[in-house]
Amino acid sequence: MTNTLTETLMNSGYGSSFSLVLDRQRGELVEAPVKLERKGVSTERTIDALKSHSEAERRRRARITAHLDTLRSLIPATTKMDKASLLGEVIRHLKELKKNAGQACEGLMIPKDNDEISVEEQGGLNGFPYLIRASLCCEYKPGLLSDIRQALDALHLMIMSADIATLEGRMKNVFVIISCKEQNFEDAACRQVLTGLVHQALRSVLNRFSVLQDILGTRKRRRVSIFSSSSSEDFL
Amino acid sequence: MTNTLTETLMNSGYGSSFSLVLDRQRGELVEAPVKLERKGVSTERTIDALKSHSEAERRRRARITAHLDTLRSLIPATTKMDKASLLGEVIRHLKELKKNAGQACEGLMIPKDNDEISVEEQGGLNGFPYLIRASLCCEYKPGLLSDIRQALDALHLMIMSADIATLEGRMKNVFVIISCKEQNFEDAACRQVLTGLVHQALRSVLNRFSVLQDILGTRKRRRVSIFSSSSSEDFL
DNA sequence: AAAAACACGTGAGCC
DNA sequence: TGGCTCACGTGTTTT
Repeated sequence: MTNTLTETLMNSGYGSSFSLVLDRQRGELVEAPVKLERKGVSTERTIDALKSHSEAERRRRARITAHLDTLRSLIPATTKMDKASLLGEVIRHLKELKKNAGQACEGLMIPKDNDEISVEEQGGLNGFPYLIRASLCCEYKPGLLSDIRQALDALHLMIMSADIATLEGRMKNVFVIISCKEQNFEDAACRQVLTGLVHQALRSVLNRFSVLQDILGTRKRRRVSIFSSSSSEDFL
Repeated sequence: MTNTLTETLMNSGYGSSFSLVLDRQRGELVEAPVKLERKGVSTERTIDALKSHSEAERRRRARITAHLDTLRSLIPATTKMDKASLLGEVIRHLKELKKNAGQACEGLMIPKDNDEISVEEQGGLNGFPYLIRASLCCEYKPGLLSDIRQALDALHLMIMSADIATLEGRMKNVFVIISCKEQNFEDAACRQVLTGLVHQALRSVLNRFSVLQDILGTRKRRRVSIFSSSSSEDFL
């Protein structure tokens, strides 16, 4: 594109000087109603308006293509790629990143200040008959996970995977749980009972830990935290 | 926009029927060189070409705007937003997500099959004098974290934060550790000694666990894993 | 009134 | 040659 401004202007709109217009429905050329009825407006005004209009439009296009170029630089292997295809790739990457961010944020967000237990069904994916997704946010408690595992054993459940994030003495865990026994999971009521049991089990483990922690706290004045551990109180 | 196709066609290109063109350099209207010198080509051919051309262009535009709409649906608060601004928001979100994905993947990747201990200095951020980043990948061992904390206590070190990911009986931990004592961390040799000590401490904790696990394993034939736990072997 | 945003048809250039 | 993508200027609509 080495056209000068003048060249571009001189070259544009030739086809329309036929005073003919394509009627798509009839498939033929028809006379265009020549709109010279601009009697009142002065020619200079028209020129200025036209000029500023096309210039504004040019600026708008420049803005858009600049952003498009930025996107090209952001997404790999999109140089020399079609404008539409580029946008398609942008969409693909955006969805991909959002998916990753979603599972990263959902499972591993910073633990909140308030305690939280949530248990919900997870649609039977990958041929697994029935999965439960349990989330737990509480004070940091070493050994909590093994206690939870034992509690779930009693329900004939297995922890398939666990994501654990800890920060400033608090922890957030997200488990994916599967049933060990053959059961009728088509029944919604049955499923609801199971999730209720899981919730109850997690709650009881948490309570047990809290009681234990209270005892230790009153007896030894020890605060369970990875920040200020027992022996490190001697220093700093 | 309630124009029919025909109306749109009839309305477009009126201005060009003046046979005048704006010469931007001279700032005035000049006669457009009427390009009727298409003597050889038949009118039908021209019509067909023009028709297919504009139709193709229309399809291309439709493709692009469709992608743009998809982007609008993907990114919040972009309805009724300018096309250029929309692309700007897309760029912003893309950068944001890429940044998050980067830091999420760095510390919390899926645990590998081979055991790994890595200890490295972490540039003194946030005004903290000296930080150590320790990464540990091994079999899943409940209670490992508290043992590590105790071992680090002996070195007068504190775990500031821990990211833990577990999958299929294996775990990967990433710790950020800080010194409790005032020390000369300007000296590179001193720092290297410290990281070495941390590495050694982690190794010893890991070995201790392995030995314990071996004893339990030979005596009770129990496999420590969140997949097949002791009591769940009775079912399934 | 006036500026911004959009869809349109068209000429140029590139396989 | 045809099929395509792109930038352009323009008419229309919206603000």
